[in-house]
Amino acid sequence: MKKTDINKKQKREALLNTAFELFTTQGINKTTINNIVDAAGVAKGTFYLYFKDKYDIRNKLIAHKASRIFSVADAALSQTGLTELEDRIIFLADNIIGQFTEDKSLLGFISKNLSWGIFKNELISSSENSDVDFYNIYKILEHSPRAFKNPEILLFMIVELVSSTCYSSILYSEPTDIEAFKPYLFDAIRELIRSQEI
Amino acid sequence: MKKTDINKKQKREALLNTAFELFTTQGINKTTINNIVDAAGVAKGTFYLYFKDKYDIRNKLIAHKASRIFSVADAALSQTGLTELEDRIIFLADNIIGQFTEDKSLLGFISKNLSWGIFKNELISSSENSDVDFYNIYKILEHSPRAFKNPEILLFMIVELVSSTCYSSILYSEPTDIEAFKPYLFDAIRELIRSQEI
Amino acid sequence: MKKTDINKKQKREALLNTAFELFTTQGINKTTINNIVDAAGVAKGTFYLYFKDKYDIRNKLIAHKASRIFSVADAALSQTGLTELEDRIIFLADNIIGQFTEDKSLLGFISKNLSWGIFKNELISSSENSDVDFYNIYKILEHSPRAFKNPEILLFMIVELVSSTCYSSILYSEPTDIEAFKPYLFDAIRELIRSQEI
Amino acid sequence: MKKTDINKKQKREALLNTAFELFTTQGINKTTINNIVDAAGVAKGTFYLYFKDKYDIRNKLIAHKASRIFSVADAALSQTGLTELEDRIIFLADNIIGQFTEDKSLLGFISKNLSWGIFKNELISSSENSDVDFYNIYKILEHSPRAFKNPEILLFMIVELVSSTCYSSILYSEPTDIEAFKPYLFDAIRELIRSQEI
DNA sequence: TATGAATGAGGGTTCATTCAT
DNA sequence: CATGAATGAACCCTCATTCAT
Repeated sequence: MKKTDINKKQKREALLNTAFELFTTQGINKTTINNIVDAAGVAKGTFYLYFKDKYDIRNKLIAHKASRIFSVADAALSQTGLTELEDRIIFLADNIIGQFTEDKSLLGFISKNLSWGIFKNELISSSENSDVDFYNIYKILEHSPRAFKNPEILLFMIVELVSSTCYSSILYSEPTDIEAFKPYLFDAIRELIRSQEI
Repeated sequence: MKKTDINKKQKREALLNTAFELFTTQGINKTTINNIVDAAGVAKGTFYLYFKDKYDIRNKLIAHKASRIFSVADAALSQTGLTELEDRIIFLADNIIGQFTEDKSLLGFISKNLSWGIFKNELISSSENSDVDFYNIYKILEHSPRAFKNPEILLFMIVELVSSTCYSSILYSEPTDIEAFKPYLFDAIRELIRSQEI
Repeated sequence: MKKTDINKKQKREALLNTAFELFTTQGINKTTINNIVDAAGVAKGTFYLYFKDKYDIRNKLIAHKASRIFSVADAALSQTGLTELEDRIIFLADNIIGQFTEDKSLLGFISKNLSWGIFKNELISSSENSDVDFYNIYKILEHSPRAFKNPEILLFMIVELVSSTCYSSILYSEPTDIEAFKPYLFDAIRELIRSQEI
Repeated sequence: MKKTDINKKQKREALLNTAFELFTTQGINKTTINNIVDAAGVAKGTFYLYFKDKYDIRNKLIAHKASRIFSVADAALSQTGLTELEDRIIFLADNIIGQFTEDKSLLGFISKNLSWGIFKNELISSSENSDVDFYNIYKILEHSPRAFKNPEILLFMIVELVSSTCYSSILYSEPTDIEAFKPYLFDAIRELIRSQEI
């Protein structure tokens, strides 16, 4: 790779990191392009060489951060010897919850954006995009020996239930803090899975 | 009531309606105070007689619209002869889903705002605020002859599951349209309730 | 006086007092008509029944406050048995300085407005305006047995020297506090008077 | 210097000149940023690249204009062979009065702002700020062979007497025009100096 | 590629003034 | 006389975007 190419990558990287930092600390609406380029130490015009506008960089950040989370969770799963479907799914949920608990600003940022829309998009584009490991997760359900009425809907409900409840529980401890909530949630997930089994 | 008071109420009403219309069609960020007052046919300064800023009117709209939805659902429930807990909860969910299906812009607006934060707040303040009927819903669980490990957490999970999945299903038919999704959802709710029963 | 007339006078009085309070605490520029009427407890429109605008009420306040100061000083002078011209003038200066030291906000308000312009205006209109006692002060010079090249210019220089230096000394203790400054000032005044004697 | 830097300097200069023109003709309160940028032929946002707000540009103008006046007077003094203290001070006063008489709008602008506060500030910062020549004036008193009770207070009284009386005399010919007033003023200054001599 | 000065539309907000009650 | 809701022009300021360098 040429020296200029390395430089380019660094600039882009700096903008992404700075934008994430600012988005999570002061919110997207209150973050200006000025803030981003100042903190990143590049000129204003440079921003527009890499991103269309503020929402472009936000979307790229969400996709990037979300896929990293799944990637990490999936890598951890493969280290375990878990074979049981329910155990595997709950391990993933627990791992992802753990990541969000560690980094609450990340949760606030992708918050409810990590819903089915993005999930599905990434799942579809996973073949072309080496970043993403959603597909592995999807395969867990499909390749399980157990049969489900509709694996996609089951996955959908689990993802939505987990992301939606954890948002409230981790960030605001409502209706209870995440550690107290986990047993209820994991019970519910197991029950959900069984309810959809044929 | 004096004539001027009626006039005031009308102005406020006009601003609320117009703001809702604009928020739901072009989003809050892209809606300006100018847009609102122009469409409402009042002077710019008049806006500030009734609301502090754009976010003040938004919050008042969310609370108002959300409480109406529960109110309608609760009224419909009392018309039925349903006694079984699961049936009553599913009736409420179905009714609310119906309202959102009828008025998708409303769903987009209060969207994921209708989550536990507001739900809980309203529930707490319901005694002083005649607008709100959340409390009735909460009582359904508490006064049921069946006993649950933690009624609040159970309600929390149901509300989050319903609001989160329906958002995607109604607005984007993802992963499937709402009518096809309902049976899965209602099954899941019944299972959730049972899983939390002592 | 009729009851309504008393009420009118009270409203006007309330507006004047409130305006003075606000002008001296937050400055004229930052004081709004709204502030004034709110604090005075009258309706907005009422302000315009008594004053043309913010600057009208300010001018009326300056004239009123300034004439009171001279009036007080002159009354105090007549209580003394002082006959010597220099003593009488310095007594007046001292008394006025004392009043300003007691009420610094008053000094800040009429501040450098208490200059020759207003002084002269009031002096001229003193015959028709029972409020004002400038004329008495002027007479001190004219009716003194000593003769001066130009009594008006002498008075002018004294007034300007006193008002200008005391502003700085009382409010900011620059270049020194008022008590330390007084001896220098009074010396200077005596010298000034002598220098203008024929 | 780069071309863009020259351009920047020109823009700043244009804004300062335009602002001064407008401040002196219509007053600061009635001058808007819009007025300034329109007259200067730059965009509104450009103003904020160079100045924080209206009061920032005003302060910069006062300091700049005031220091120029002293600078000019001091330069003229050094051209004369005057050695006598009183002569030197009166030369300075006369020169400054001359400048204000030539440019009455300038007097109206810095008007009574040219009082001890700014005078002292500038005097203190004169060592670091090559713009200002107040210090030279101060040295005149300190390095004179004659001794004074308190040179600073003496200077203070002279500055206040001159600035305060000339304001009225030059701008309003009150109580008389400046030419007629000068002899009285200069007499008074000489007497003031002598009165403070030990 | 990278810069950053310049732009100017349009944002939110204020507030003196009016006028129907 | 007194009110205060309504007005809307004008304010200050921001900031995404452009473009000459």
